[in-house]
Amino acid sequence: MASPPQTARSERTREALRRAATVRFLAQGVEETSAEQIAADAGVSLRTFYRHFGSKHDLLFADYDAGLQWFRRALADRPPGERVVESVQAAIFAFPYDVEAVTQIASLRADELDPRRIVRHMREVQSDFAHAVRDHLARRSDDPEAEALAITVTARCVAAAVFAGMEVWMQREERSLADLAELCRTALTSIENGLPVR
Amino acid sequence: MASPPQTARSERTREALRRAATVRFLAQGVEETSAEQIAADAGVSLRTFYRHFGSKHDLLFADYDAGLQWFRRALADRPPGERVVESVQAAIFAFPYDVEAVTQIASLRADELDPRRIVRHMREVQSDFAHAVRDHLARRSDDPEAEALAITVTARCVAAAVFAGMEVWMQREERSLADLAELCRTALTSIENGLPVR
DNA sequence: CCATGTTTTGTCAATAGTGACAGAACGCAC
DNA sequence: GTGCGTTCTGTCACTATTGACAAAACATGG
Repeated sequence: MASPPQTARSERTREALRRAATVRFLAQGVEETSAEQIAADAGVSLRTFYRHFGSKHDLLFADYDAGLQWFRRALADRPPGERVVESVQAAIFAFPYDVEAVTQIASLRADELDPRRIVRHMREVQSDFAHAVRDHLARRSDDPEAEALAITVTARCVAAAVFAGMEVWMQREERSLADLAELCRTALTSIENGLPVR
Repeated sequence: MASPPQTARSERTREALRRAATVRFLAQGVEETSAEQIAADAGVSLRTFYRHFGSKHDLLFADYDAGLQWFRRALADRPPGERVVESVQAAIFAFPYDVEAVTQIASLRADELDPRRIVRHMREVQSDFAHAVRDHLARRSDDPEAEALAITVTARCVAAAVFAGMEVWMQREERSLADLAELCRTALTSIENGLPVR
């Protein structure tokens, strides 16, 4: 239901909602902000809010979604013969991280965010990520139909590896971006030639 | 919030809810049945309904959850030295499928179930599945702490492979249980020694 | 400017899902 | 059986989400 921007008008509405949400989230916390407040601040009806963002949390993670698009393009731009693992790694690490935003989100998460919702959203992100990789592989395959299983398996495993890295990172006491990168890199390369644990 | 059965009393309530839900789902369809109706039929309040089943759809997939417990036990019972892929495969295929129930669900799904909710639930199931495998691997590891990444990566990839098999199966015209088994088996063995697509 | 088809919003009315708090039911020691 | 701590339920109130339908805002050819 979270439709992509169609007209300039709707893009203005989305922007207004994003702004309003950011202000509220930072000022009073995510769970303490109601969708209704955001809609009111943005000067639109609650229903319109939900037309643009499937849920309150979609809005919180709006950047992730934008990032996904970026990721898809980055993947498409990788050289033809390159190994998937390489391509994915390159695409991830070339991402123009807004360190400040990441930090902000990380700190929010610790305190006031319902863990269940985060977990649910991370699963969704992983799923989208896997789809992106799958499409990338399919685009390069001579016969995507015939290779459907191999492609799907590979895509999902690549995504699984990256998010496994994240999971391990999240459970650590100290969490530096460098560590996260290292974990994801290790996870990815470790599956290319077989499962790390047999 | 979907707490496990604690007392005989609560188990009776759960059972009543399950029965009521099954009747309604079959009679008038899933999306056309409200949580309130189910609660009323079972003679409990709506709130109690949500205490036992996190959502209306958890109830629909209650069997899957029971299956997960079964799966965990089956994994634990596998011989110590066995390769993960073997153990998981054995555990999956030893499962006492209620073919009739599976068929019933499959037919429901096709028609009256909101695809988004199914997808969301499948993601959750995959996540639980991965956790089960992770715990299994951790139990067998000499030093789970040190191997955290390898274990997490492996567990998630194993789950990814199985569900990749399901995904491909779902997209087929003809869907036989034998095909599903074959796809999952192929998917699993294909990742043990490296990604099927590099 | 006007008529008309499309896109975006708003309104209305339900259902879904949760937190907080109080009462009821249960299990157990005495 | 009584007292008491634990578990399960009901009630209340509120936020989250969505479907259906109508009004408003836009874009466009004439």
